[in-house]
Amino acid sequence: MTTVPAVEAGRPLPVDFYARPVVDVARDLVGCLLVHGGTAGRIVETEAYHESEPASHAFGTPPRPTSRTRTLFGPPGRAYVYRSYGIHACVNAVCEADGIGAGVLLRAVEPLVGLDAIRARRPGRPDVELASGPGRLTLALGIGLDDDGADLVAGPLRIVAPGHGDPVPRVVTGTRVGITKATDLPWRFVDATSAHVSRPWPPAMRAAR
DNA sequence: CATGGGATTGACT
DNA sequence: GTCAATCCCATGC
Repeated sequence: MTTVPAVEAGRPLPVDFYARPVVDVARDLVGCLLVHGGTAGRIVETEAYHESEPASHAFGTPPRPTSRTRTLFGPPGRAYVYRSYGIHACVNAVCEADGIGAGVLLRAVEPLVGLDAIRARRPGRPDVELASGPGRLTLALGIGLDDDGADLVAGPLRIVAPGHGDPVPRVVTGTRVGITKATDLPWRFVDATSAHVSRPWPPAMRAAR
């Protein structure tokens, strides 16, 4: 595991945390807490995307920001929120240096705080499906396109380091899902101890159960 | 300028 | 298992 600069238990992750290679950040975000409004959940699944590979929204020759991806090329530690399939909102943590298009897609959280509000936003869903997918996650925590560009370090939408007593995730690696290009890169990270992840499970997780 | 395709989900056969 | 919903942008004529 990469040495993570200046992370304090229970405190928001600092900008330096995000200003690192995006794959390292994706792995290290598993187990951290995503907070929005009165609700929060433990991050149990992430994927890394980088402008150098064709599955990224930032991929291009040369890579350039569009109206959609402007935030993705901006400074690290912000939220990049985009519309998926014209319907859903999905949220990334912007990584690496300002000017580089790189982000970690947050694919699933285990709801911990504000369960009543979360269940009200996801009527009829069993608890393990409340936020077990990138579109479900934003619905559950009330994250929308208006949160694009939000400061994850100091804003109302933020990511917090685990506390001393919080469970330590068992991170397993797999290939990213829902894409058709660069499908071989092992850039998906899942907490194998959690039931709140999206499918398909990585082989290492199936083997452990 | 017209068309096609997603970093998805949920309803339905 | 199949399929529609629906926005932004890339591609191609």
